[in-house]
This record gives sequence, C-alpha cells and structure tokens, in this order.
Amino acid sequence: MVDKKSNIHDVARESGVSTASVSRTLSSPELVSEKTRKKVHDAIRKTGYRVNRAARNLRTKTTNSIIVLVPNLGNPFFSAILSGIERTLSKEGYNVLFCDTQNDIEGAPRLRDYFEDGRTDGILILDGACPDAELRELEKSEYASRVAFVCEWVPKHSFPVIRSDNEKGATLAAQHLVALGHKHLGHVAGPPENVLTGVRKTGFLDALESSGISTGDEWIYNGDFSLESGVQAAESFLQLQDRPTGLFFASDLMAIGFITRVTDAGLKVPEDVSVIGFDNIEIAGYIRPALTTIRQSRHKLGDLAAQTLLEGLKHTEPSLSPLIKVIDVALVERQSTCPPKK
Amino acid sequence: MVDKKSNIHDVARESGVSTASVSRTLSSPELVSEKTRKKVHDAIRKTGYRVNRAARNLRTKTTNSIIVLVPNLGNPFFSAILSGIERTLSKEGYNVLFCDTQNDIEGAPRLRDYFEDGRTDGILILDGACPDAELRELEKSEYASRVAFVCEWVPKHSFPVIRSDNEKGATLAAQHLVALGHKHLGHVAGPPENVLTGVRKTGFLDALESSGISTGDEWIYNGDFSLESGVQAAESFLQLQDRPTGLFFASDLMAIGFITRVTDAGLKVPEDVSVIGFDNIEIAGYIRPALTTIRQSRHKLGDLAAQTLLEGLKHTEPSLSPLIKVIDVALVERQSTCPPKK
DNA sequence: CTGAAAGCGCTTACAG
DNA sequence: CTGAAAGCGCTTACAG
Repeated sequence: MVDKKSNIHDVARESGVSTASVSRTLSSPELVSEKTRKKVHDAIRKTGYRVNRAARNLRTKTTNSIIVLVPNLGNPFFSAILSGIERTLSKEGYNVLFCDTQNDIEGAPRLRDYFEDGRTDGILILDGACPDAELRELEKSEYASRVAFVCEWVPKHSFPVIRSDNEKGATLAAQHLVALGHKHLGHVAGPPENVLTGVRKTGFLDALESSGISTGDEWIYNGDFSLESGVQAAESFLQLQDRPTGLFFASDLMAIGFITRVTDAGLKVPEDVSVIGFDNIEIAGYIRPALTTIRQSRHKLGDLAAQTLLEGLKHTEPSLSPLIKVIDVALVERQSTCPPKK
Repeated sequence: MVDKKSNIHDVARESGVSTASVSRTLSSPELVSEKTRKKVHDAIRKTGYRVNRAARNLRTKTTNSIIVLVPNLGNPFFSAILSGIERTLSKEGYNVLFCDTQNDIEGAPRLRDYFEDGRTDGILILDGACPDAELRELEKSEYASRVAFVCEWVPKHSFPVIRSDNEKGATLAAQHLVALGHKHLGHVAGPPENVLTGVRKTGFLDALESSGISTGDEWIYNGDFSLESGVQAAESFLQLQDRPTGLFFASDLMAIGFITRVTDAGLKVPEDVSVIGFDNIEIAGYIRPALTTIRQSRHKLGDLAAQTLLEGLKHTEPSLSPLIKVIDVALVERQSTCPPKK
C-alpha cells in the first residue's frame, strides 16, 4: 500500500480536500470538521504519509531539536544525566542532538550559530568552560531564553542553572567526618578552573569552621575528577608527614582511585584514613570498602533541566531574575568512613 | 555588525551578485570565479550570514543528520562507543541524534519513518532487540544501504555489522584459564535472548573442547551484564556443592559484582576462584584485585561504525554480501586469575 | 562563469 | 469550516 513517498498533495487528492485542510487536521484538528478529519486520516493511512520535517521547519521557523553540549561524551558520569534529558525531551517530541565540546574544538560553530543555522530551538550546556564572549552575545540576543545550564555553569550570566545542592553536599560530608571525631582533614578537589571546585571546597571549609574546627591547615589537592587523578592524589598523600585522618573527594572516581592506590601501599580504608566521595555513581556501592558518598540525582537533574529549557522556549522574554533550580543531595553512609584511630 | 538574521538574498544584494552565485560559492566554489567568490565572502562576513539548514535540507532532500539507537543511554558501557560515533560523524558535518530505545516504547516511530520523516540520512543501531518486521521492511526499501549495526546485531539481516571479535575474546579467556591449569570452569553469560550471549558462550565452550577439556558439566548462569546480576550470580555460585575454580564473565560489570559478593562471603579472588571479565571498562584496572579481562576497543568500534555508515550513504545499492567488520580484542592480564588450588 | 526562475513540502493569513 | 495562494530560504537545471 505504500511505495513512493507521498506528500501533502497526495493526501489532499486522495481525500478530496485541500492541502490546507490536511495540514490543519494534523496541526490544529479543532479547526476542522469531523467529517474532513476522517477523510484525511483515511487518506493518510492509505498513502503512508508522513509530514516532512524540513518543510515544516522551514515554514514555521522552528526546528524541533535541542542541542546538548557535553564536555566529554565518553565520561560515564554524564550518562545518567543525558538519559534524563533525552527521555523528557523525546517525550515532548523533540530531537536531541549531542555535541561533544572537546571534539569539535576546531570547526565548532559559535553558540549563536546553532540558532541562526536553523539547527536548534534551544541549548542545554553541561560545560562550565563555555566561552564567555559567546555567552554574552547570546545573552543579549533574541535567543537568551533558549539556553540553560546543567550541573556546571558559568558565573555572572543570567541563564537558568539546574544543579545539585553542592554546598549542602560538602556540608554533609564535613559534618559526617566531624561527627565521627576527625579533626585533621583533607580535600581532594576538582581542577581550579572548574566552578564546582570552588563551591564544594568552600562548602566543606565553611562547615568545618561552623563545627568549631579551625581551618587553614587542611591538606588540599587539585585533581580532575578522574580515577587516575585519585591515584595521583594518593601518591601525594603518601608523601605527607602528618596525614589527615579523613578526606572529602569532589568525585567518586577520584575517591576510588585513591582507595586503590593507598590500599596497595598497605594502608587500610577506613581505619587509616576515612574517605567520602561525591556523586554516588553506581559502582560506589560495589567496591570494597563500599564508598560513603553524597548522592546526586543525576537522572532528575537531566529531567528538570529539559523541562526548564522547554519552559523557556515558550517565553520570548528571558526571566528577569536568574532562575536557579537546586536539586537536593543526601549522605549515603557505607563502609569507607569510621572514627579516627587514637 | 550583525543584528537581524540575514538570508541568501541579503548576501546577494550586499555582494552585487545573484543568489545562485552565493549558493554556488558556498556549495561548489570551483564553479565560481575568484572575483565573485571574494565578493560573496566579504558580504557573508559583513552580514553574518549562515545557511539555513531547513531550507537546504528541503531543497536537497537530505538531512545531514544520523540517528543512533541505543538500548539504554544511561549505561556507561555505551559512552565510549557513542563518543567515537559522535566524533567521526560531527567531523564530517553531521548532526548526531541519540534515541534511547527503552524510553520511547510507546510513540516510537517505525524505523522507516525516521527516513520518510525527513529526519535522518542514516541509522546506527546498538540494539540487538530491534523489531524484526521493521528491519525487513527497511531491508527491501530504498534506505537499505543507510543502516548499520554496532556491537550488537539482529541475525539474518543483510545490514553491515561492526562488532568486536567476540569469538576470539571468548577463546582467549578459555585458553588463559586452561593455561593456568583450571579444569572445572563456569560461565556467567548475558541474557539468553541477547546475540552476544550465544556467540561468547559458544566461543568459550568450543575453545575448551579444543583444549581437550570435555564440556557439558560447566556451571552456566544467565545474567544481564549489570553489576547487580553479577551479585546474583555470586549468590547462586555460593550455593554450589562443587564449585568451578575459574569463571568467565560476559561483562566486566558482572565480574565486579561477583567479586564483591563472593569476597564479602569470605572467598578470595583469585585464590579460591579465578575471574575473567569482558570489555575492559576503565574501572577494571582500579578495583582490587584488578580485573583480568578482554579488551574491546569501544571508541574504535564507534569510529568505524560511523565511517561504514557514511560509506553506505554514498551508494544507492546495498552491498551484495553482508558487510561484517570485526574489531580485534586482546587479553588484559591483571590480578583476578591464577592457578587453581590443589 | 552567471542569472532568472522553478520548486522542494509544508503552513497560515486572508477571503469567503 | 474550507480553499487558493503566498512564501519560508534554499539549490540547480536551463539558457546564455
């Protein structure tokens, strides 16, 4: 029954109505009589007609697509977030394009070009290292309400940000360690230029102060969130004369890399050093000692980000006050923390 | 200098040539005199012109997009493959759309619709559970050369398949275990309906036979590739009267789940039971004991799949003999295997 | 090498 | 409620 690809004219002919009526029964059925609707639907079934997206997009100046900018698609940390984004967006009928921002360093279009291209209706950015100039340009443009940040963000911009409650996470980590009796603590942070690095570090130190622990002599190490940098942190830790008894890591992967290296060196976790991570990636519960960590609801993050962006597409004007949606986090106590040795 | 979005007419006016010349200098510059090209490029710079994709797509009946069908975007196993796909495709100027096949169970278009929609130029499928009827329909259609499978596949179809050398991987695992002196072996496989399950299981058993080990009494357990199913396998293993001394797992995640559970129960890996995985995911080298496994080049898999599909887009006719590209695998020896106890 | 013009397949103001 | 017609922004045979 189907063979040659059919277009709206074929359907119009088949059903004996105008192309306008065909188009309307598809886009605004309430404008069309039931009788016509039925004829059109029959004809569509008979012809196997499908609306041509390119034509519709050209006509309506819309793309039905959302671009997601990810710093590294190969990093499993993002997978749950992306899954949440995809689910919500595809449910609303959007195509989801993923762009790895590391890959197209060279020929990458400027952010604004994605819009002027007619390539996207909106952009979701998971990359805090986004070029400032391009963001400023977008901010002043008519596309300002079509951009949102997830997880990471660039400070001093007015785009919505959907992120975890990093401050609370860091505070929970500090309080947990303090409650166990630790006094000499350390922090393995992300890279200095990353937004999350500052927020989590400050949150951790502030919470220590509030708990009556004078800060200033903590051991601080800057990693890059990866397993390997956890190993590096361990190397450095092992050189220390006076080692902290408890450590807060800005990512689970770094915590895991650290535990592995330090265990190989003969130390015991948590007896010799308590370790608490951040993220609660799936494997955290499966390594031994099972990792105590801060749970981030990554799926929810993606979900909410998609919803927020969709909301933004409806308004032409960007919201006046910068919109920040903070997702709750929680301490997940497992085996990698315990009271310090006397 | 840029404000209102400009179109090809603006550029034509600005440069004093026809829209045809503008279009040509962008798409087929060799057809245009250098003088005209220069005028056009100047005008483009001045106006900030960008080709409207929807219009070009409509006109050329092309989409410049490739759809990637993934069974579960949240599964980190796929991330490296997707990264390879995205890199290769975006380098060639394609948009990459990811669709989670679990998500859109309901409103998912039939495969053929993605083409008739004008939504894609090609489809890359990572999901062996693809509906057979839709594949048959595609196979007979004009789109037959625009589809390729990666990692997994559906048997008895003529689409290209880009996959790892699963047979060799299973053989290497068997030979490694046998070389260590193991005689009583077991296999934790994927789910029965998965293509990889059969291939890896058969490869393993055949290699055992060839090594002079009579097969038939191995312990076989069907998991689903996940950490949790590795734990389940361990539960079952612990009940066994006469336990195998060496186990081959169809995924690293299952191997890791198994090690964790069995270690909690007081067994020692590898002394009490040798474990070998499949995949070589990054964490495999960081757990303890470090996991002996079979390396799959996931990035390369994605890369080659993208190239193969792109190649297919150039030909109208599907290749006569089904195209199968097999990527080499290798044994990665670490700490989770050793000779059996006497 | 260049331009005028048709047309890709839709949607939607406009008129009835 | 319906249809005729314009037009979204390109590309490309065709003629010169």
